[in-house]
Amino acid sequence: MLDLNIAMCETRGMPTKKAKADRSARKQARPVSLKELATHLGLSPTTLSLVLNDSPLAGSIPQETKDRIFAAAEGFNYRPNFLARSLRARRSYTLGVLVPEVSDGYAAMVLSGVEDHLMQEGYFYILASHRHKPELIDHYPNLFFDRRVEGLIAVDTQCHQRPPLPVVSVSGHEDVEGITNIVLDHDRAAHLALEYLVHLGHRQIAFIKGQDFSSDTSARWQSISDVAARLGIKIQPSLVAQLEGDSPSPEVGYVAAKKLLATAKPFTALFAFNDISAIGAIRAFLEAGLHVPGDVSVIGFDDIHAAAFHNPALTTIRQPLWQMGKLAAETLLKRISGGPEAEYPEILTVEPELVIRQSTHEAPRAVTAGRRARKSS
Amino acid sequence: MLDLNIAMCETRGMPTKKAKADRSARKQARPVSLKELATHLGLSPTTLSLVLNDSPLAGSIPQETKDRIFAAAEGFNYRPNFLARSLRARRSYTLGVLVPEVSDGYAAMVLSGVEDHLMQEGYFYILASHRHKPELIDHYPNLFFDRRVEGLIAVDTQCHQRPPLPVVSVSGHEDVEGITNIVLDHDRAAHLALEYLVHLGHRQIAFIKGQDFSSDTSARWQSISDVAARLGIKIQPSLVAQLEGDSPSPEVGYVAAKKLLATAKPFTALFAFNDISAIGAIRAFLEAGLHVPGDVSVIGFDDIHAAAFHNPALTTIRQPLWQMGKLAAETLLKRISGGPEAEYPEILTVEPELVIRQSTHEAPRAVTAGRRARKSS
DNA sequence: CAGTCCTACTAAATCGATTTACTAATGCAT
DNA sequence: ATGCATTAGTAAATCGATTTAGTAGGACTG
Repeated sequence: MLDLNIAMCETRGMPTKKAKADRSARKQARPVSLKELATHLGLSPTTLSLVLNDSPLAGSIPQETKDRIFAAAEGFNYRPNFLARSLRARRSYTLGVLVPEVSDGYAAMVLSGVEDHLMQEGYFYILASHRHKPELIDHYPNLFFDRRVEGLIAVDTQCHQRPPLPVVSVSGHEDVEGITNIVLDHDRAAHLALEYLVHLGHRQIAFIKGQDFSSDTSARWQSISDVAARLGIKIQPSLVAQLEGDSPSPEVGYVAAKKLLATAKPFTALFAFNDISAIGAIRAFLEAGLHVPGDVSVIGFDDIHAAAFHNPALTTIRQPLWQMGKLAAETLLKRISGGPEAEYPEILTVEPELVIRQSTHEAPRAVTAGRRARKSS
Repeated sequence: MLDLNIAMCETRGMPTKKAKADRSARKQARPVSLKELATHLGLSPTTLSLVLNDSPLAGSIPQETKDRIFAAAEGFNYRPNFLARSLRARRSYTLGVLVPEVSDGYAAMVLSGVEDHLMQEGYFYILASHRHKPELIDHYPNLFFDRRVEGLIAVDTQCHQRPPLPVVSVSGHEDVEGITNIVLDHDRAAHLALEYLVHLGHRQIAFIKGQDFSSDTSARWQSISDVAARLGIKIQPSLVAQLEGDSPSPEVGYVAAKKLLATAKPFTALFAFNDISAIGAIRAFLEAGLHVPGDVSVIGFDDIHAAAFHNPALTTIRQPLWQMGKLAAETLLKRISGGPEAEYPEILTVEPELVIRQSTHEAPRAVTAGRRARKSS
């Protein structure tokens, strides 16, 4: 056990004071409708709509009337009902976003990029986390469709069926018609990491693969295998561990690293599936009496906020997550405005970057992780 | 500079292949309406609506007709248009959630709790991050209202005006009519942390306050001051630093800790505003040649995922963030279903918990942070 | 055999805005 | 005095579902 202080947090909901809602202040709760405003002005809703939307058909309306309308709209704080508008225009200006989990750092970064772009364009999104449950992965898109989203962004989530709407998938990897995939250049990522490790003198390299449900897992592993072969590195099957379980905490990496240590095969470096698992692995190494990077070098993946400030600061392959989110939003809006017949890109590739910090070092001469681990256990 | 590898990530959007949308497959894009279904069955939309919604008024409809309707709905994959329904029923089953920033770990945890409860109840939410910009804090709620959200959850965000809708604020602290505040018991939190430090023998305790925009800052500081007085601890003004800037990274804590070290006042412990800043502070201490917890003990706040896996593992005051999110959602839905006249709690308090890990230790006898820092600088 | 009840439905209004297709009144030219 | 254009608007349909207030026709009752 890593943390013995796991206890239930007592959530005591004790209403300290009660407040009686004030009827008169509440009265104005319901906003005015166009019709009400029109009646008040002695005009028809049509006229108001034309003027307020600055339609070319309002050309014949004299400025004086327009001013009256604007003044009244202002005065009554008129705000058009978005639902009514959406229904009529068949445009919801809303997207659905499906993520495995909000609180894991990865999805949040992507979301941040998505949001920044959508806000600019007057779009909102509704968000759902499926937590890797297949029934939710199937169910949520339907709920999104019911709410008339105009498109879907799927983050690290596999969609199998051809969707009835434009879909952009971030790290999706499945070749489904109608879906644009935004993916990292995994070959380049593997190359950056492995070449750097080799350059530091590492030959016995251990790996932590992602969970099977993570859509990056197989593509990234394929790239690693290819690049390793090209660089003349042998991947020892016993030095490959896999993340298990869907916790978004470093614990899964800790467990995987323990397994690697247990095989007693020596290694001088670890390439982890992501920063979170790298952090867990470092914990496992420290507990085994191994120094990072003195005895084992560790490279993470993603470059989440925590990576730079971990101790030791994590060397990692940065994914431009924010940009991937933004690109996803841009691409999806472009597809939406293009209409269903429009052409769309099937794959958009973004480039990784090697960020060298303190968790990697030249390979030690003699002492390797496996041997030390055996000694200390 | 902490991390020299800050470089722009090149986002190369290169469409590798283009796909021509398939017209025939797209045809069925628009879903059937109730009216179309009714025409197809030779019945009126009314009848279908009654039957499909299992209205008591459908009592007189023979089972055979009902079955025909159900079969057709199934066959044509009929799904009622949520917008139309919302417009008519004046219910959107949607909330607005306003957070400072999705990607900081704190908001994401709260969101996770919010979402878990909302999904159960058939609600969705739209999300906006204001990034502490006052104009956005004022603007986004209006956009939410336009979209007819039924209520608002504000996370770590001050609302000043009386809202026209039920609002639940997580760590809001402002006493505004119409808003339910969900707050941590900060007195208890301060007590847990300070008593523990005193128990370990610490007397010279440094503090990092939160940014002024963070709504927890003043309440928490007030509690710390009160509890310190009660415990007979003198808070040295020169041992109080404040976070500055709105970056969600540990950097702000690093800067604050540097300032503390620069004052050359000795201290043996630090109580940081949150885990993120504690992690930054630890980095500053390490760089100054101070050992954590040997020379300085550090207590964080929140217990984000990263806390347990930092090196050293962070002792912290856990906020039940997930529960706070869930409680916010529960409370808001309760208020919504109660109607505008209903009573509602003004404050709900949740309890913190001290999580002891490796970043705290008994106070050193002679060497204190300030002195060592002076020496090493 | 008129009145009432029941069955199996339906017409029309509604939610709130947009949009198409008008109209009534005036001015101007012929 | 008639025709035509322009001005200043409005009525009604529409988006898609829900809901209120019916109705047509048959069975049953007194």
